[in-house]
Amino acid sequence: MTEPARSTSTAGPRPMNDDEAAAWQRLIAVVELLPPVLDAQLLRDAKLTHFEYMTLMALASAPGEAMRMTALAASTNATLPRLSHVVRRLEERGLVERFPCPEDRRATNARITPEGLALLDAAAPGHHDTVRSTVLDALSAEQLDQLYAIAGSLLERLDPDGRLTATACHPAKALDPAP
Amino acid sequence: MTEPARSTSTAGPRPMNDDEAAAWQRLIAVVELLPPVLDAQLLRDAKLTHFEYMTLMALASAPGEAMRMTALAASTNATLPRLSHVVRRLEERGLVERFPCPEDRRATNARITPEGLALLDAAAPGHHDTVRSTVLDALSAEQLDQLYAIAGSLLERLDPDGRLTATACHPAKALDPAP
DNA sequence: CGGCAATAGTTGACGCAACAAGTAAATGGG
DNA sequence: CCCATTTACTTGTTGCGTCAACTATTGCCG
Repeated sequence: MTEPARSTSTAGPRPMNDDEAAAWQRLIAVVELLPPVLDAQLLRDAKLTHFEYMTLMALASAPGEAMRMTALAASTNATLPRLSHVVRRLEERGLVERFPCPEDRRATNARITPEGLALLDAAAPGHHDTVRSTVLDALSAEQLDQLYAIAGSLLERLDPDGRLTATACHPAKALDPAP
Repeated sequence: MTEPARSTSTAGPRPMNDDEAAAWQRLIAVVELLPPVLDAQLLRDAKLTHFEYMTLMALASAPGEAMRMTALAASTNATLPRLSHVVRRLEERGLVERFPCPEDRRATNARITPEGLALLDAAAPGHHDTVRSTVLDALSAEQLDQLYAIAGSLLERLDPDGRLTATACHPAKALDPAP
């Protein structure tokens, strides 16, 4: 019996039991392995990283197909410097364009171009195929619901403001089934 | 094109229904948000990335507290060049040491030093605390089981050889099913 | 036993993300 | 109305991971 030193100092709770350690280990493995799979397919087929794909998707689904840099950064979980570099590279490829925000001259708007939309259309089927074959097809309908709930619980802590989950679908309503 | 055309892979199986899209979106959010949280805590408290932490943990739990580079790379999901760089940096900090493998003079063994073990001991409580507060405490016992099963299903596709999940727990049983 | 392919690992160059500092415009207080 | 502060974004530097190339050793096959 390892006596958990739940003394006064760091309040360190026991070093995980077997169930917890096993689930944690698997979660870490998924978190390490999934992004490279997504990047590899998108880079191969559309010369886009998954982050660039998400950025273009966010723009494509925005009203006017344009967003302010800060809003785009929030919805893609990027720092502003990171987004600035990414958008510059996308602009150099003609996939987005930047123009000053008329209402606030400090701000910059990014808009997806027809070429960007075309690339997105071309990339979407292959990406969906990858998502299906690596994730969705591996889960039962029940597990899909469970995953939704589990990830929701985790995001309450990882993303309390719901920046990542809210904007991409509906601007206003988030999670509450409130009337 | 490289896809074995067992189904109409280019014909794009429907673009995900709402349930699938919602679960996928949340999974992506977790996958994006979790690693930075782990890295931030470990970098702050032990000047270690989460990958370096896993590397040291793998060594600490290996017989003789040493492993060959290739085996270590497999169990941490690293390419050999990446691991080589990481181990060099850890060696410069005195946390591991490298020595030639006596049996195969091409090979290099990495061993964790007492300093490395001490750092691991010092870092573990804080790390466990982070894992608890960001993940484990957010889930019910039932959800933990579900997560274990879901991640297991995904890993069958992401990691068919079980490289990431196998070694850390059971040292021996890798290739041979019982005689 | 000579030679050629395969294996194990290291090294250097390039790309991307994080951090820090800088610019420019909007706010706010005296 | 002016100057300080905050906000919005860009730019340069550093560090890490990947890719490609290289060295060294082993194993194989005639």
